[in-house]
Amino acid sequence: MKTEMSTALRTNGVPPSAFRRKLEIFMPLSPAESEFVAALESIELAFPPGTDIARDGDAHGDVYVLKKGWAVRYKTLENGSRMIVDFILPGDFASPAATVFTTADYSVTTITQVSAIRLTVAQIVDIFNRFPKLAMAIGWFSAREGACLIERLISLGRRSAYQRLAHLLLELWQRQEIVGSLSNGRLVLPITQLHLADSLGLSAVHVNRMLRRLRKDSLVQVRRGEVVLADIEGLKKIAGFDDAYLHFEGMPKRTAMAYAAAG
Amino acid sequence: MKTEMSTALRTNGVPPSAFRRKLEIFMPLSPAESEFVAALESIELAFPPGTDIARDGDAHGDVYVLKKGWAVRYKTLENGSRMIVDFILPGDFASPAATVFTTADYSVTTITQVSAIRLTVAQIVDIFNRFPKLAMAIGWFSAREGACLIERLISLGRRSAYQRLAHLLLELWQRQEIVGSLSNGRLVLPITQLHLADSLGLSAVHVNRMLRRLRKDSLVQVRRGEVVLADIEGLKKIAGFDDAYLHFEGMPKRTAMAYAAAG
DNA sequence: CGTGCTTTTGACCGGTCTCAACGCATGTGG
DNA sequence: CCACATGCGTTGAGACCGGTCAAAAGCACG
Repeated sequence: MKTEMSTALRTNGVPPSAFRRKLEIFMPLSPAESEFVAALESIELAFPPGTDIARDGDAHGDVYVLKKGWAVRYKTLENGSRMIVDFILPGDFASPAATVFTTADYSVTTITQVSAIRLTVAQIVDIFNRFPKLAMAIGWFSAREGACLIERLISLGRRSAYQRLAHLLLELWQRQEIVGSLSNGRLVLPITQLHLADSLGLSAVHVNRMLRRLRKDSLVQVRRGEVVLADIEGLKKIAGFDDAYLHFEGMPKRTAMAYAAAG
Repeated sequence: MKTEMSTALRTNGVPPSAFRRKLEIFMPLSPAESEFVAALESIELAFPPGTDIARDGDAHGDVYVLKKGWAVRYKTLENGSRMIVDFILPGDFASPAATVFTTADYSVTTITQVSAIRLTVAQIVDIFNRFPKLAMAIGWFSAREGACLIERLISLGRRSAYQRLAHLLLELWQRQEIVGSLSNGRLVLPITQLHLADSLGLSAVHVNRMLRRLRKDSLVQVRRGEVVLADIEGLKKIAGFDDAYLHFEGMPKRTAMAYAAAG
């Protein structure tokens, strides 16, 4: 059995990283782009659980893209309460703004063991100078993240605790699926109920109650470190969940056409 | 009295637009970039109040940058409630994601009379291909918007209604100041209390009560269509407001150095 | 001077928080 | 193998923030 030349070139025999897989959802990579991305991915770092990758108020470091594991972006307020802004999954940027902002206005911590690709600012600048299409892909990453923030904002502003929790579970499940981490309704959740609470703007106690209610309504099953979404359609209906906002899709036709016209 | 040559070149005698002013906060424009931006700004459109610039679920149109007036980005849920995601002020993009997403997942409506610059997708692609530094500036715009979303998220998740309102007023005031609309504590607010409520995840009734409380505590004075922030320090203290997240600042040194190194 | 949108006010209700306690697993050191 | 500490999940009681409903008053605009 012969290996396809192009595949061998692209992947070097190993499955593509979450980062590459996401890039290829947005656009096909030219050989030059593909090679460049491979070079970017050559530096890989490992972080134990509970490591701070970035700290609120500090100068931004390099840019990291998660390869494996979970991290959270969060901020602690003066009164001591914590708000988790987003969960960072494989293929996500840890601090997308590091290239354009001088200081970080949130912290990033690993929850599990994490491995990540490191991109230097010089490499990002290089992308913008030499691979404008990849630069636009980075814009796409950032827009997707913004879309998630907007949807979270809608949850906190206009959905009940019960709905919010269902919505978050569905989102995390979908985002894991995009990146190829299993599943069919089986959601790996290496986080505590306090994480969920701080992300949903609720108390841990209330998250617990809502989780039990979801269980009682046979919408989910909760196990150690994982949740099984037993009735996905039911959850979607309750949460008003529509996965369109995740924009798990390619470059718009008219943008691709503009590129084609520009040559 | 002689006009400076460079200034005359940059502005053609008229004050720079909010868009250009913001760009120049991030980085100095080269003559070529400056000329290109001038060309971008040549097409200007006018929208009466209450016009939909984009609609939830529709295919994205062109990209608009506000020149004058106010608009809101919002979404209406199944249950009929509305969530305002952000206010769009002069110099802001109306739908930043239009180049990378096919369909919009929110609507944009003008509140006041609005004039806006229209950028076609082809022009954006042109920016990425020919002016990589401007492309990064667009990345900065988008990151700033993300930072505002994050701060709003923190408000909704972990701040009381009273704090949230104070925080929003301070943000709107600062954002107006950045763009050069006056002020010294005098905040032009062409919006209703219902707008504030839908933006803060509150009911209009409760916004009214909190506004009155702010007034009673001599922190603000409310007039028709404007709010005077009478005690800015007091408001900041209550809201836990720190303007760092607005990133009203230039390109980070190390990014500029990477550009210098690349030539 | 109606008409319609805002703002204002009051009474009541309910979702979510806080505080507090207890159970349960896991890990650690003696 | 036991004693203990620690962290997380679970449960209950009471308090409070903010929502809902309703009605009136103020203000623009035709």
